[in-house]
Amino acid sequence: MVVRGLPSLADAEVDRIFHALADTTRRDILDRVIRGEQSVSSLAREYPMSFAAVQKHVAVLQRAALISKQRRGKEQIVHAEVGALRRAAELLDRYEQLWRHHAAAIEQLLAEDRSPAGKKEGKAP
Amino acid sequence: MVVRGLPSLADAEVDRIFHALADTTRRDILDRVIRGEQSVSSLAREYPMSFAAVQKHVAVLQRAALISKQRRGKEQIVHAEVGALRRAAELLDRYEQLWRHHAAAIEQLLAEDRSPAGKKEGKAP
DNA sequence: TCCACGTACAACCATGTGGTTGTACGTTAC
DNA sequence: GTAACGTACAACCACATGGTTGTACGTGGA
Repeated sequence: MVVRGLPSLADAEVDRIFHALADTTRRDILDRVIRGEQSVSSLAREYPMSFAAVQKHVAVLQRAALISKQRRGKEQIVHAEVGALRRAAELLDRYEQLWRHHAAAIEQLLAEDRSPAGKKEGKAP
Repeated sequence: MVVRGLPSLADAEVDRIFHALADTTRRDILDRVIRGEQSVSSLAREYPMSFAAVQKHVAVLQRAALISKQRRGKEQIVHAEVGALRRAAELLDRYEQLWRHHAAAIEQLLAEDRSPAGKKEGKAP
């Protein structure tokens, strides 16, 4: 198991990151806090749902290490943590590279097939 | 709502892509089919779960447009679709750029703050 | 001091998710 | 034709998820 060939992150960690990103509200929260840190309550005011619901979304993002909270007075300030985001992006990039590598190999095989005369042509028996 | 400032993909589409990626088994399936297309049954043999369960995972990946199926004889051949993957990667990259842009702006503000004498210092009234 | 605000957390509910088993349908090999 | 294989799909189950409301706790300002 475990996405062989892509060493980096632990499975559960990746699960948490992508799960956190798989919700429009949470992506929007992330977007907002990247543009500037905000308190949980100021975030909550932006969405048509209860404060508790937004609190849960923030908790999901925090478990994924995409954000962190920091007390300031009576408010809890949310700010973005770019690390997890970067690692997720790197993972996707690696999938893409893998794809390109594979595509190139296929292309090569096809090319060899199309010119059966001159090349190494011999297959193992 | 809607991750303002990041135009591209429809929310539901992004939801589906990240949700599909938020599972170790599904990422592993994706990894395998990127390395070479396989039938659903040959994929199923790789995991300690029923054929039906693997079928469902494949369906989730297909709904996210990360893979597609193609009948070949009695088998259903799964192959990777790099498009959705690329768009997801681009979205993450844009979050990162946004972050860098924001970080740079903050840095700038701090710098201006630290040298209050010489600079443009004047704020709009 | 007291009140209002921001937060935390538990309980609850409907729905979705990941898994199972069972059954039915096509296609290929014999 | 029949058997075997690969697939599709429905029904079911346990549990997670995303939402609600209600209550309790800290903190800061009047």
